[in-house]
Amino acid sequence: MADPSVQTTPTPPRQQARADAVADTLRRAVLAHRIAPGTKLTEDELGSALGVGRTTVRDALRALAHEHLVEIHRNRGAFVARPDKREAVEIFEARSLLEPRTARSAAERASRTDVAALRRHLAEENAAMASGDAGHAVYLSGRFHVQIAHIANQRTVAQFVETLVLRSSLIIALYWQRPSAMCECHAHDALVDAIAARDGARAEDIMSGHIVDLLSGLDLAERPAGTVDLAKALSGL
Amino acid sequence: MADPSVQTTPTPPRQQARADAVADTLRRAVLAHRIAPGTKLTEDELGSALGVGRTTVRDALRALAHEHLVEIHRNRGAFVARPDKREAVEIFEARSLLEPRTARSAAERASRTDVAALRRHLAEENAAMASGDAGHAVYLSGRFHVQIAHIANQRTVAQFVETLVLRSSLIIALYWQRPSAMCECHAHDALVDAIAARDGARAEDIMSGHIVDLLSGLDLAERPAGTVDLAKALSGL
DNA sequence: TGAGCTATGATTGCCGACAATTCAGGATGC
DNA sequence: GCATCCTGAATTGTCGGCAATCATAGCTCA
Repeated sequence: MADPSVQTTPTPPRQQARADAVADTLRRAVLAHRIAPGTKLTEDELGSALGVGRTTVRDALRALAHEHLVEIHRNRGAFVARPDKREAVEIFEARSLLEPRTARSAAERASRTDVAALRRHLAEENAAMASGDAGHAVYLSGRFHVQIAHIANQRTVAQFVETLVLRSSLIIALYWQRPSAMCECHAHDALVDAIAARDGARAEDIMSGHIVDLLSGLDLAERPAGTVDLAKALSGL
Repeated sequence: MADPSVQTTPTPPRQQARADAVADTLRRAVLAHRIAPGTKLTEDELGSALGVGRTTVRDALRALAHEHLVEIHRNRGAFVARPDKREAVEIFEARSLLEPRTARSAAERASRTDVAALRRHLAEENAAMASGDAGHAVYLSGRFHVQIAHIANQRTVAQFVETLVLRSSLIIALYWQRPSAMCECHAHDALVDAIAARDGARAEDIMSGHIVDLLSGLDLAERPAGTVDLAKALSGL
């Protein structure tokens, strides 16, 4: 069935729905902090910048609004979400409810291939951090948490963790004190070790402390929002 | 039905957007089991049945898909979600991670007005159950859980609980063994008592057992999906 | 001079139409 | 007879346009 030589479909490698592609582009731009929180996202502006119609942009904005990465006010438009101190605390409290016990389950269920995948992921993460790409490092760090939830075989929890991780990334981009020194990599190392040892209790403890550390590493000073040129911010993608 | 030339408010207050109204209508129809799980939701059909355009229906379907009440397959359409056994178990496991400790926080924070509101809600719930309106009773029962999360002052957790409760309602409508005998009302009574007594530990225990009871009250036999006439199913709304 | 009101401009909400894609049925070849 | 291919219909994905709504700027008046 698989025919590597001839592609019967003349369309580019993979015709991904435009709305999803636009949502993905915007998501990365928001998480990489290329668009400042509070920025207004005009449909026409985004559409012309990305070469798609207004309806497509609209769908993407609705999707991101569901993830709380943008806020939509009726008849007023969409704005990049600007999580405040309270929301930041709430998100990490929700994570501390979900993730520690999920890590315990993951440790008790993890197969050899699961552990190997985690180790591979961790290496990639460290490489990104070593190369100085903080944005990508934060992204991979989040995927690590999602991966653990998947190893625990909890899709529903994994989806919650995924949205929480995305919002956490935005919060970290906003309020992180020391962008360069991320102490968390050691926590991830220790987590993988605990999971590899099938030590559920230790994995739960480490995860619990890790989330507390993440929250306590934040600086909750409010920052004013600036305006940026959307076309320029999205040009590199 | 609505004549654009007449000024007599075709829709009650104009403050709610069409898409949200359509989403609400569909949500209630799905939760009340007026539309069987697995049913295809054609955009044109829904649009003409509800008197709105296809774009509006589309937005509503996207919103419901994000709540996992409908599933959208690319280029194939939207279908009413049919949660399987695994998903049911996962959802109640997620609830058992979130809700017990949230109930503890609620008990420790609840004010007198909070307790009074819970008692009012409980009376309404019992009234609905006594009148035999099982669908409304299940809905109110879910709102009770959401209200507790709000008393705990956790908006983020409350939103997760809200979606979990909605999905639980769909699961209950699908798999509940004894539609008439809902033993859970006693659990809710006991919960309010524990919260009123500011007994966090007891509230946590009760909530934990309550969720286990809900799951164990399910019958996991798979049921085939039938086809219904959408226009007729939505006519009463 | 400051506050309140009005008019203008810009942007969203909603709609129908066109093109792209998928699914079903029938025809064809082995 | 069975599998494969082709063709047709139906539905979704996407687009631009029109009306409704909101924010802003200017004007009037105390």
